[in-house]
Amino acid sequence: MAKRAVAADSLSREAVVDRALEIADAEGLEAVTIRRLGVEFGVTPMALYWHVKNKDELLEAMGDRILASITLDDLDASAPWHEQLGAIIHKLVNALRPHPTCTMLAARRIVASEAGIEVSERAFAVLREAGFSVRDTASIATQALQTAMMLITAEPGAEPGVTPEERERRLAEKRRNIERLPADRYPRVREMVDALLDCDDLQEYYDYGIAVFVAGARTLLAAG
Amino acid sequence: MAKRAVAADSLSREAVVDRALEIADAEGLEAVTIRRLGVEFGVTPMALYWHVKNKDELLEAMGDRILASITLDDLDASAPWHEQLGAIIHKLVNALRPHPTCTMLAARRIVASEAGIEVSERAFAVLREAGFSVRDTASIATQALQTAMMLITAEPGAEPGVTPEERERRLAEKRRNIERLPADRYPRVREMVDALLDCDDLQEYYDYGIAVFVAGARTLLAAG
DNA sequence: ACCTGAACACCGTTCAAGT
DNA sequence: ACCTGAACACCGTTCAAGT
Repeated sequence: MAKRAVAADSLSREAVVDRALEIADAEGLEAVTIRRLGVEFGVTPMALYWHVKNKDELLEAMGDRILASITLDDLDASAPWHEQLGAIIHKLVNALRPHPTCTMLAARRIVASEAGIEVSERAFAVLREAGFSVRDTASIATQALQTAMMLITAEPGAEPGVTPEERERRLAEKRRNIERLPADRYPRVREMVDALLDCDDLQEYYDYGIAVFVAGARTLLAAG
Repeated sequence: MAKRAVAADSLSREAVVDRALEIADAEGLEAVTIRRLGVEFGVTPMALYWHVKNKDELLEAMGDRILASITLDDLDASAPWHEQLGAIIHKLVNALRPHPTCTMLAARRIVASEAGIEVSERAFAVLREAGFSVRDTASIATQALQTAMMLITAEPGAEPGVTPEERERRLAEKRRNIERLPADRYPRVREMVDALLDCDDLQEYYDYGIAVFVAGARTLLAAG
């Protein structure tokens, strides 16, 4: 018999982090446990400790892995600074979208991991060369990167780490709750219900969100 | 002997949520457990289940409590819409700041709890009357409220739910990590180190962050 | 170098029973 | 109405031991 497919995910740090991300994507971050990973790899829980120091380190590695998927070399360094800033935020958004339940893990590693520092350096450079002070660059850059995270977690109708049926159930419940509200006290919330629970064009949602932030940064620079 | 002070925090849903918030503020959200609360009140863990359905419901109640601390009646309805929007974000920021480890709990309840809906309604009304479409109002408003949350979690030098000594230790470690970076590859990150790890004026930090967002919203409205 | 067995100190939660 | 006792099915983690 030839080498089994299983051999491909034999135990290794790489494979553990991969599997942990898959579990988080499918069932949510709370489904990621050392013991569960043991079962997945057909191994006792303690075997995992050979490959990761402890669970915290595993979570850090998951965040690092997401940030490491970002490539920056195709950024256009000759574009206007605000376009470059928008492009960086877009990169981050695209890296995070496949792993919405792990947004916080990536956020915590943005000035800690190698890949995160790379992104930060780029954002800082763009803003400094645009003319922002050190202090304002720090503010705008962290806010920019966190805006990417925020757009993911606030995505309308997203119920990450949950089966499609469960997602439908939760959205229907939210809708019922909103529609139960008295129309005289909460006319606007009721008017918003569709826009809040469902998004027909996610690309537009992200573009708009990023545009708001970038426009704000431009105004503040102009205002000095 | 008169009534003991202890009587004030005899077991009740109110008292449980209060104590849970105090524990989270002092030691982080992961220190909040049913069993720990049992110890705090001198009672078996199971006693808690009379007052809250389960731990999830407790976490929801904590988020609701934070949002409920916001008062909206002193908002100036005659001010320009962008000032009103900024004021709402400020209200949210001020409500969250005492409980930085619980930001996510409040975020999850913003369109679920009574108090959260109240804030949302106000934000929606301001934006609709300013002339934003339903879709754009939904985008801007959620982004506005999430921006408040984001500013809290991204606060420079904040290490919430940790003793002052532990905070110093962590910040020193972050500083060492950044200063170890090669100066030729990461000049900007190294230049930023003080601004990233420490903030001499938090009020300015929040004002600036909110100003960026509000300015962006104004530009997008003008651009149609 | 890599994994297991046994054990420890934790979790949240149910359910029948007490007062 | 409010709380306890006993029990269950989970966690993460250590450490000595196996191959």
